[in-house]
Amino acid sequence: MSYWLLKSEPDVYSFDKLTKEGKGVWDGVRNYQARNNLRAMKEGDLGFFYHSNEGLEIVGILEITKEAFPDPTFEGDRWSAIEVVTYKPLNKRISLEEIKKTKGLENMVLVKNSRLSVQPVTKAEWNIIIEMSGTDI
DNA sequence: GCCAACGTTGGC
DNA sequence: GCCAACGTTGGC
Repeated sequence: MSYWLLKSEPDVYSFDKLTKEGKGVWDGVRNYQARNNLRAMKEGDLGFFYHSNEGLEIVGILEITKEAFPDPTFEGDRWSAIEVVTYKPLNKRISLEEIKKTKGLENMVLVKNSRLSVQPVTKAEWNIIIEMSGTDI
């Protein structure tokens, strides 16, 4: 079981939208590092849904329901997509600002490499954020 | 809206 | 295969 963090601009695709639609295809990733992370995901893995540009906070949890397949928005198999569903929203959203201030989270990829749109989260980081957010898994 | 950080492209 | 030029992302 691995943990992830996926970023989206809420203008383009928000956690609310995913929740309304039930499930979503995470496509359009055009970065190799991010793609490799998509390909490493297993069905049943959980990920944080982070709003970039606006909000700058983790808003909820999603679950990977289908492992990597060729990105339908691209001809060929160079890029990959996955399928996700809303797992549950966080009771309390966790902002980037808080993350930067929290011991144990200062080395998160989100902080160290803010441009990577699909990134791994360690179990320790995951647990801290879940705890802070007061969310029951 | 600016700009730093990073990735990609293409000429040599 | 190097690296300058350019494009994109995302925090501020």
